[in-house]
Amino acid sequence: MLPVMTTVQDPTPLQELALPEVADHRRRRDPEARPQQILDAAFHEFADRGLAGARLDDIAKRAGVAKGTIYLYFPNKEALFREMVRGTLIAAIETAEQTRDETASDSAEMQLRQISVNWWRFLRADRFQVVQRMVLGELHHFPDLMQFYADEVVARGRRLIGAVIARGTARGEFRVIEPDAAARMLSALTMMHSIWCSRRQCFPALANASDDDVRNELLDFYLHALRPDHTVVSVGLSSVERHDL
Amino acid sequence: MLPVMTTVQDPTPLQELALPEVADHRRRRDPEARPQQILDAAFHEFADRGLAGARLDDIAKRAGVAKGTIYLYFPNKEALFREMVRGTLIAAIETAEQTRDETASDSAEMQLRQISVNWWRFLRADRFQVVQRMVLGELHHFPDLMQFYADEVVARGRRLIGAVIARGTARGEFRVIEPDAAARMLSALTMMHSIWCSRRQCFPALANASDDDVRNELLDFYLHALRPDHTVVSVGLSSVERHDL
DNA sequence: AGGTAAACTGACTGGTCAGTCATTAACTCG
DNA sequence: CGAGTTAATGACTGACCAGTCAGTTTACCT
Repeated sequence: MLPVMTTVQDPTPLQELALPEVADHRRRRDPEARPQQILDAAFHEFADRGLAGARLDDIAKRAGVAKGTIYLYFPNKEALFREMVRGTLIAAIETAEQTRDETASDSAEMQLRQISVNWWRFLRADRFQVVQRMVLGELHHFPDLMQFYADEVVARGRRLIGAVIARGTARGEFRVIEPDAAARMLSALTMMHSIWCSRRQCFPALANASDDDVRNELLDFYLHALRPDHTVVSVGLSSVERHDL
Repeated sequence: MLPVMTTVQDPTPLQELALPEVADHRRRRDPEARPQQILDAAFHEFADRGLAGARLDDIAKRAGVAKGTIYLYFPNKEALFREMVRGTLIAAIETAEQTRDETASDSAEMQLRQISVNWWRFLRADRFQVVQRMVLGELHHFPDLMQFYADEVVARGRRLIGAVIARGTARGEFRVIEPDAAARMLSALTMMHSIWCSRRQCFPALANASDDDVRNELLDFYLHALRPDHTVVSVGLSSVERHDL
């Protein structure tokens, strides 16, 4: 009765063929795998349309699944978003912690440089950029997710860096500085630059620099701020007026 | 015919009375003022709901105007958003430039401190925070607006700071450093911290610090990174291994 | 084979909301 | 005052889409 009764093997896989990851899961039973398939699809849709803009139909289509199936695994769109973010962040954390375990190195400066290589790689990955955009743009509607992000990503990363700073100070490599504040400064520099690097067209200064260039520039600047303050001891070369602190 | 024919003086100004700025413009002729009234209302609605979340009906209600009236002045919701952002940013730029003109001061450090007081105040104002959130979260859907933001806010601010840095280097106050890069570092530090300060609940370290505390902490750190590098000249006090650059 | 449960489907519903337009109010000027 | 013009209104339309559920398919058992 209906105009076109689309059967299972209908001959209209137009866009589907263009998209890389649309496997045909139809009627293939593998319920264990379903949530992750859906979350992966959701990641991409949320990535380029945001929470409000993403359509469940599109997520379903991308996952190779019917819309109803999504509701077998997630109570609603918001929960799907929540789990997608949480899942992505957890992957990110694990990357970061693996990084830490790999650096039982020598000097604090060296350790910082080593950590920042991996940390930067992580910040610059698509996966993180997408979450970052959502965190900044939409996550204030989800206070608990925001808190989760603050605790499990920001604070954890900061603790990691803070420990290295403290060690560097103790060894006399770095000046005396509150480790938490110092870690925050590094976060700020890298976070913001990772965002700007994703919008290179807009920022001529970054357009010609590679990711690695930017990271080095960042770290050189940062390490300068951490160097012990010799000015009091050293020869009075510069006659700069010293204002208050 | 209709159930409740809401006349002009109907007795249900429930929320209206609570809201501060809902004047009754109905039928009062002042077409010159209309666009700005609407943009102001739009600012508030976009602020707490984002582009997708804001409802034209609510904007109209807040502006004390009927929905149709909005369409007399703006072709659609997107254009309204566009103009709202552009208008807000222009106001921001004017604030920043007024700041620059006020500082014909002495040392570069002093000038930097002075500029950063006003710059920080501007970054921390609601008006900017809202735009910032949208820029980071939704503006990638509007490449031309993004470009406008990059050129007229980011680049302009950077040029301003860059000039001060260059002057400081010339005077021997600061070490030799690429002014543009140095300006970018300051932007990164302040931008990111301004965001974090708006989410204080999430960041224990900032929870107990006032805006001014944060600004000072930031600037002290930053100026440290700009100090001339005396280590080569000075007494070899610290036996830190010097790795590559 | 036949039966049953679990997995999955997609047409449908109901609510929401951007954008329209016929109508009305206010103002102007002859 | 009343004819004409401009400003403003808000009920309505049509599209869109989250979420539902009656029905279908598959897997797995006797």
